[in-house]
Amino acid sequence: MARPSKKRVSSRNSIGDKRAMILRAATRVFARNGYFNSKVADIARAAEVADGTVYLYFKSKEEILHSIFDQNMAEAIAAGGQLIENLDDPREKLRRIAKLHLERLGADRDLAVVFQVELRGSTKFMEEFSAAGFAEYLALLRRTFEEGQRVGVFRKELNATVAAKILFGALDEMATNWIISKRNYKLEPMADVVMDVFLNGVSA
Amino acid sequence: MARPSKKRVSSRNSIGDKRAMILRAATRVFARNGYFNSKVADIARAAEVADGTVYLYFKSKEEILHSIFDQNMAEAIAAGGQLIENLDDPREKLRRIAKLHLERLGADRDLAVVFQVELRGSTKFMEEFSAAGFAEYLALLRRTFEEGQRVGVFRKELNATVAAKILFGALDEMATNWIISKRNYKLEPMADVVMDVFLNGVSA
DNA sequence: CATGAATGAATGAATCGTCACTCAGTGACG
DNA sequence: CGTCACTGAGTGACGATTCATTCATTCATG
Repeated sequence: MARPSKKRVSSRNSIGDKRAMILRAATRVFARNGYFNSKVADIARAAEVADGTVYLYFKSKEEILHSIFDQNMAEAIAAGGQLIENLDDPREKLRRIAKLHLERLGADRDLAVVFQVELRGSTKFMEEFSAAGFAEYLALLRRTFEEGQRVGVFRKELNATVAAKILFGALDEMATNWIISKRNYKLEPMADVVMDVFLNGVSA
Repeated sequence: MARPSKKRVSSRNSIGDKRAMILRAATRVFARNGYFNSKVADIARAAEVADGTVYLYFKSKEEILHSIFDQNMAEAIAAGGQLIENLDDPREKLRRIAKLHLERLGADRDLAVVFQVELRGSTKFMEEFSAAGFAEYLALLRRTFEEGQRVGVFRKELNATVAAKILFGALDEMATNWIISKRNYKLEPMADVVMDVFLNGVSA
């Protein structure tokens, strides 16, 4: 049918990254309709491939969602690790992580929606995903906080796990609200306010 | 089939509250399987009524979810309002609200799952619901915070809306983590830690 | 080179199970 | 009897997944 231009598109940008195209398309579709309301056919159309092609790259619709999460979470954690490895002050480390957190989500609204909304939409996903990436991220925050306690900049009587959750929760809420909000503001600067309150609250 | 005892049950406790029974059953079913994986037939079975009966009380499956939210949110906000009306210190007001927040969720794990997980599972729901209840709840936190700024106990340079979000996000994360966690701890005491850090962070 | 056999990526119509919702009926009660 | 709350088998639509088929590409061969 409308196949004349397809070949060119194919050879220009998709040799080998058809999988990535499908992932990008799926992120968009999931973000707009929600995971359960998204048809595989919708994803295929958005990615400009046939329905069946999706199954050459992914075992199931669910695996697509998993892949979106896995890929981005791995990237984020790696980026976070790198970012803080030459820093000394734990407070500064946390500031950087927070900024990166909101920066990444703020840079791609569709991805943010999938992370803040769609991934939360089932206990099953929550448990699977939390086991994988969220837990690791929380652990990064916790370890950094503990380091701060050791160095003496954070109150020693606080439970580091809880402190990590407070920080994560606050950032998470910034992101969720940003998505829902109709107003159009930058997400990443919110990190400063959050860190101001948080660091003030936990400093020795 | 197993209908012998049904009539008695019916007349003992359900005259007029069959609707409530269905809501309670639905909360349990949604919490265990997720909204989209729950069949109306599951809810009916759990409520010990026929599939069709569900439709005598609710227009659709979606309306059941709405009703769960509306009812509980209204109750919570009312309870919160009452709780703080005779208090003066805005810090104490926030402490009480936070405690109530986690107390209510901690008292009913199924309800907590629906609130923390299922209700978040689609942008559509998020927007509808946020317009209604969440926004009102956030507004309650914000107004209380502003009061504290006026009285001079909270730092005046902080944006009250953001402060409210930080507090809400932190509490929300406590609840979400409590649900996911396999360990068995009390949710409500977490409010103290959160408020300790938060109040410390925002106090003038 | 030209040929055509082999490959496997890509297609999209068809399949098949699953549910939300309907409605014709049942029986309890006054 | 009439009413009415309730029942649950049936229906229609939908959508994830499959698979027979197409076709571009590669490459061994003459």
